[in-house]
Amino acid sequence: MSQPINMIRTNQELLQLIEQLPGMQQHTVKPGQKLFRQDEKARHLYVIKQGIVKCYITEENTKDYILEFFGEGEVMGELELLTGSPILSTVEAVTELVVYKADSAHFLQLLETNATLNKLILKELATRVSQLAIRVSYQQLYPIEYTLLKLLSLFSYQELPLSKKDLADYLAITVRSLNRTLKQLREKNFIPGDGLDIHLSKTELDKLLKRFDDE
Amino acid sequence: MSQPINMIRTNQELLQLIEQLPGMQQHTVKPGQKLFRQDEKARHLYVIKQGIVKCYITEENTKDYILEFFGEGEVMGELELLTGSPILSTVEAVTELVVYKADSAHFLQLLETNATLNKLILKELATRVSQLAIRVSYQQLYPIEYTLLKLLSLFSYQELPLSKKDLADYLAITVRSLNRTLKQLREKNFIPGDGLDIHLSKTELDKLLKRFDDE
DNA sequence: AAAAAGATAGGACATTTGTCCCAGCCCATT
DNA sequence: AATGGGCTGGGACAAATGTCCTATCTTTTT
Repeated sequence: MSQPINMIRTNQELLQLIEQLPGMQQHTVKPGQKLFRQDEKARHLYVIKQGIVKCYITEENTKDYILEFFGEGEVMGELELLTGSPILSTVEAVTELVVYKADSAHFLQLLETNATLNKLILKELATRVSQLAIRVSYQQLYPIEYTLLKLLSLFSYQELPLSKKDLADYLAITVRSLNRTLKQLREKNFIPGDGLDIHLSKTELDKLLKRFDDE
Repeated sequence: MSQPINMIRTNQELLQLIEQLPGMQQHTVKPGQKLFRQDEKARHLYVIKQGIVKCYITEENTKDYILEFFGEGEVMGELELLTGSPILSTVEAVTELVVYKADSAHFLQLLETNATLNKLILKELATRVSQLAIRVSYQQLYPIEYTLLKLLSLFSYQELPLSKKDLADYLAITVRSLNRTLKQLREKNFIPGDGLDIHLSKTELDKLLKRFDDE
C-alpha cells in the first residue's frame, strides 16, 4: 500500500544532473511570490535548487486545492511543455527559494539529446501520477481524522512554515474542520480501528500535536 | 479551466504507433478479468486495442477508488516499470477487451530507441498527471451534485456498461449518495449558481438523467 | 500609536454524506 | 418452478463537514 510518501517531494538525482548542465540561470524568489499562475501560458521551466513551493489549483468558487509541496530537485513547467496546455496550477514560493531556470525550447531539446535526463523525467512523471493517485484515494476513502493523522506522521519532523489554511487546502477541508479534527485527536486517545497502516503511540501523537499548541 | 475531460481516456496516436511495431502479441480478455492486481509485481505492459478497462485502488477498509477508465490506445503497466514500485491499481476489463502485450524489457528498450514512442509516453504521463489533478480538485472542492452533473455531461453520449457502483466508486461516494443526488437533480431543476463551467439546459439534463430510468 | 489585515479558535446551526436496513427485480443455475 | 446472488431504490437515523459568525492575537501598514 503505502510507500512512505513524503509530504514534500524532492528529487536529488535530478538536481544533481541539472547542476552539472552548463549555462543554467539561477534565480531567487521571495516567499509568497509566484513562479506560475494557473491558466497562463508557461514560458519556462524551473528546477528547485533550494526551498519549498506549493502548487495549487484555484476553482471558480475560489476554493484552493494544494496539489503538491515541492522541494529540492523538483521540476515545474514540464507538464505544460509536454501537453501544450495552459498552466495547471499556480506555483508559489513558501520559503525563500533558489531555482534553476531554462526556457522551454532548450529543455525540449535536452529531453531528446540527454538520455539520462529523459529517464529521470519519465520516472518523475510516473512517480507523480502514482503519488497523487495514492494520496487522493486515501483522502477520499478515509475520514479526515485518518488522513490528518497520516499527514502529521509525515511532516512532523520537517520544520515547515505552513499555515493552517495551507494544511486545510492540502487536505481539501476547511480550517474549521481541521481545528475540530485536531481537537478530536488530542482528546480522543485515537485508536485507528479497522485496517490502518498508521501506527503511532499516544506519546508520539501528543508530540506531533504539540506543534500546533506552541507555535 | 476545464479542457473537455473525457470520462474514458484514449490515445489514438499511441495506438497507431503500437500497431506498426513488429511482433506485438495480441490477447483478448473477458469482462471482469483482471490484467493487473494491486500490490503485485508488474511483468508486462499492455496497450488497449479495443474495449474499456477500469483502474481502481482498493484501500484497507475495502473501499475502492476508481482512478481511470481507459479505452483505445491507453497504456498500462508503465508506471510500475518506470518507478519500480508494485502495481498501483487493479486493472479490470469492463467490456470484452483486445490488448497488445509487451514484456517490460522490450518496452524499456523501445523507450530508448524509439524517439516517437518516447515522446508519446512523456506526453501521456503528463496528461495523466494533469487530468487526475483537475478531476481530484474538482471532486474535492465542489459538492457531489456539481461533480455528478459534470460527469454526466461527459459520459452521456458514451454507451457504457457501468454499474452504479462503478459510477459511485469513480466519484468516491456511496451508491446511496449517488441515488440521492440523482434524485435531487431530477427534481430540483438544477441551477448551478456561483461560478460554474457547466451549462446544461433543463432539457439536456433530463435526457441525461433518463438513461438511469430506462436501463 | 493606530488601524487594517490576517491567522487562530471555536460556538451554533444547517447541510451533506454515510451506515444500516429492508424490499423488489432480474437473471442464472439448479 | 425455485433459490440465491447481484443490482437497484429508498427510509430512518447517525456522523461528518461546511457555513456563518464572533472574538482574540499577531503582524503589517499607514
